[in-house]
Amino acid sequence: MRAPLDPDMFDPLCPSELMPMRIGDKWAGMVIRCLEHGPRRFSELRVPIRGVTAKALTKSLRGLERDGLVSRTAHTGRVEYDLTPLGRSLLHPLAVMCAWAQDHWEELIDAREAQTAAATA
Amino acid sequence: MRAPLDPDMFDPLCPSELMPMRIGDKWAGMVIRCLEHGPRRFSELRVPIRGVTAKALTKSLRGLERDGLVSRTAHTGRVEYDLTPLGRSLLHPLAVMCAWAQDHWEELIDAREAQTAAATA
DNA sequence: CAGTATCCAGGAAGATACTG
DNA sequence: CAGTATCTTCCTGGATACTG
Repeated sequence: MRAPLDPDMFDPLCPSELMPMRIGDKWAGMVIRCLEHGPRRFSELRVPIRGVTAKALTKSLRGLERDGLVSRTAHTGRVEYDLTPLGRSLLHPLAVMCAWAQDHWEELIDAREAQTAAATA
Repeated sequence: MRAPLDPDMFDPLCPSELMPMRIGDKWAGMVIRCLEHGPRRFSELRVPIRGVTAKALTKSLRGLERDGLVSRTAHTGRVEYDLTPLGRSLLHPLAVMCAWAQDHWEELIDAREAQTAAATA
């Protein structure tokens, strides 16, 4: 819960850009994973979700709020984001997606390379 | 296999626009479902996938091809698209996503309405 | 039939600067 | 700290017309 988020939890070595499945917008899946073990503050989220601007993260969070997946609570002097029960119910589909990615990542990469090779030839 | 695709299989009553999960781009999930029971031709796909322009469908198909999820075969005088084994392996995650949507659709709609009401007030 | 070509409008997202 | 405001660029995607 209170452990800080690992700055490398979305290391570029796991290039989610290539993922053919997605939850919400570009950042929403990462936000959900960050909230998996308890509430987090805005600037906490910015650490592992590298390269996200305040604007983009705000928009993603607003979208998740609008869909009832994430709650925003303003305490005195700080703001916390947390998963709602509905958001938490997404963890299972998300896990299935991640499992698929692990199982088929090689094939995915190979297919892309074959395609690139064919295009170059 | 040979049965024509139901033109209403993606009826607006199932507004996939609201779906917070997605496979590939805007149309890819629908393409995959269309190919579930066997190969289809370009213009067959355009029937249930309403409102897709040739350009958008082409782009979606090219993306799926590039990722090795769909194969394109030019027979004499016709072109057929089919799922590859890799593409077929996506059917399970896709089913999980659809099951989630069925289970939580009400909550999702309610959350949106509550949000809209709050914004209006 | 199965696309390609061209034009255009709207949204996504980065950079940067600023605020209660 | 938790954003908002502005500007700009990129990209998506729709409309339309055309082609082998």
